Amino acid sequence: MNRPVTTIKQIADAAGVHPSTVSRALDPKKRHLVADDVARRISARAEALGYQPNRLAANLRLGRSDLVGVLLPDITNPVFAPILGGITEVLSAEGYAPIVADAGNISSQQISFVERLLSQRVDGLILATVSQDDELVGFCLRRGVPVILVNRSEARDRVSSVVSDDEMGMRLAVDHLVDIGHRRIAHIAGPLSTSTGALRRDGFERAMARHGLTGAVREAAGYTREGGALAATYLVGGPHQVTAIVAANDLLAIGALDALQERHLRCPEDISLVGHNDMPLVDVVSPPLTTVRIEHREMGRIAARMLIEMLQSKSAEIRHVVLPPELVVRKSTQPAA
Amino acid sequence: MNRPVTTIKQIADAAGVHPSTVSRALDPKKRHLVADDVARRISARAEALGYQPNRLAANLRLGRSDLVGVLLPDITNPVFAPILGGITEVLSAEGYAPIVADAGNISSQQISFVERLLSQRVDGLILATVSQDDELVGFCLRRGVPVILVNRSEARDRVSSVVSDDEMGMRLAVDHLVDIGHRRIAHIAGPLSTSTGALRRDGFERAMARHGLTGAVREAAGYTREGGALAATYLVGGPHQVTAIVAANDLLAIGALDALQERHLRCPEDISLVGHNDMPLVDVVSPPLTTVRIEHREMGRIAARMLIEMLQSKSAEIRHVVLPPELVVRKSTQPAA
DNA sequence: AAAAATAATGCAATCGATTGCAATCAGTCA
DNA sequence: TGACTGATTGCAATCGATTGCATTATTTTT
Repeated sequence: MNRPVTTIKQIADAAGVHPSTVSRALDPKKRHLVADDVARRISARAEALGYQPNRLAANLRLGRSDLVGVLLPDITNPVFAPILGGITEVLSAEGYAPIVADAGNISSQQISFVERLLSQRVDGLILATVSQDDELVGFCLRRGVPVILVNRSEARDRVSSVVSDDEMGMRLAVDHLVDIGHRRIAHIAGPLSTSTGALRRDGFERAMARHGLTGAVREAAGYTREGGALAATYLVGGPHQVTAIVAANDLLAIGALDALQERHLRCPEDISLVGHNDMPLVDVVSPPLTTVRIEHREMGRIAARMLIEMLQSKSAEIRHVVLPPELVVRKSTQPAA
Repeated sequence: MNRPVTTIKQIADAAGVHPSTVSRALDPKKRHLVADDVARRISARAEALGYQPNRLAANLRLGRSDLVGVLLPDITNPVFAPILGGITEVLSAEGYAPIVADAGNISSQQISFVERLLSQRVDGLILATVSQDDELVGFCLRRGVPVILVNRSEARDRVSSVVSDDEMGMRLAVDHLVDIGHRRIAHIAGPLSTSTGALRRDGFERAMARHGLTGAVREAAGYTREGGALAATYLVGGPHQVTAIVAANDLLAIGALDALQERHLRCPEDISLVGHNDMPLVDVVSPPLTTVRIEHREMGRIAARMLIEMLQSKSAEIRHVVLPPELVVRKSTQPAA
């Protein structure tokens, strides 16, 4: 900082009133307490002097910061841009500023980020980072920090969340493949320590069972393209003779495409492939990816709205919003031979 | 906020010392001013009470905020995730928290965002939003706000920036196409109000002139997929008989692919295509995109480092870092027929 | 005109951390 | 033991905005 900025005292001097009157005149909710001519004089001086309120000072007094921490596991994973877009849209509209932390997946590191955020006295946190039994969530709960989970949830019902319907999503994918004749369907699971990994794996198995089928499952090390490639390599190299793969997200599916290409297998002629999320550009990959669409931007908006409601109502009520998925059939799936 | 949090006074009471001694003991730079046994007693009490410094209070006193504003024109444009990743990485490592604003391209809206950030007393700003003669930059300069431009620069030499070598990038693209026999090469320009739009257009024309060629140019309305599609439709529908297109960025190129497909033109057989940026996933689009790679994450890191240096040295020296581009040949270009 | 009611304004304290300087303490030396 | 010096600690003010309550001014009522 260290820039000369105008204070309320300077405006008070210029307008010939007390600083408290300036404060009241410039606050829309207190404006009525000041005489019209005085308030006008104050506003004019404030504008002439380029007054910009110091939210640090006001918030110190008010016991708030108007800041919200947003933790992402990997900022460059394309699924997070629309989520973050929805979050920042709603927070900004309500007067909050989002501090973004690219927090990775290691809890000690995440906790370190959150400690920094707590020093800044963030009003609340939106976590996209959680595992099934999350240490960071425990840390936040112990400190009474308002928290909303987005995209992933915890196995325990400790905090509110907004997620997609993982079971329904997997059912859409499996049903689609079964409908076009596939029976030997495998699943690339995301990390089972995350709700999306575990629930989609469960959903896959449940959907398969509904058709009296079982399918091979391989957990990827992370929600990465490389993780998808390794898992796909395992699945197509095994005894399963799979004709189709359902991936837990689009990045895993792209990795699977890499692996198929490396083994000179064609998609969808040799192996059909379904992703999850409908992240940007999967419609122009080769082949255009059949996937399960989640409205991520809306997910981000809902998360931000839930946090704001929580802050304004002081309510501790725990809620879960589950977004419906939608199957988007493109060219990565075709009838089984 | 409104959560019971431990203050320095509580620690002072628990340790039987004055609050100022607590403050000194907990600050690594002042620790030597406190007796060892006293400091240890204070640290123990602070840890037992879960003390978390209130940076709002400290920063009010210090005249800083440890916050940095980062303005993006469109958070969902894939080029910005790696830039933002690099920015947040370096800022976090140096104790700053990045407030992210998805600020769009309208200056009045951007200024509104920045006013909010100035109220939060951000220590500086990193702007990825600028046009050639940017109103927001003027606004910041008038207020003495430290600013670094990233990805785009201004025509005027008012503030430091880190950008890519647009002229070299276009030269790589044009030379590659000319080398494989193309002579009728067109250019989809980004918005000419932005430095990337204008400099890449200029670079295109200069590179063409080096080969004694001229090329058709069409400006896209925005750096969007739709903008690219419209411009490509114009260029391939015109009298130019183009055999190749150089797009000002990858999103424009993807849009051009959409347009080609709609007109039943094949890429690269009918029209070769070169993008710019090498954003994530262009290697798996159909066809894998030939493009000019920019190290965006490094760009973000450099921008953050530059801002931090500016803040720590109080230097007003204006610097420009220009990153070298690299041609990445994939399958969207082939020899002219 | 005086009293009562209402409106407007100023005062002083608060929020929590930091720090220059004064006061006190501890150690050393003559 | 007293004087001197350096170390340690406490005091009081600061940062800038907010607000409960007291004071003052203005308006309304009797």
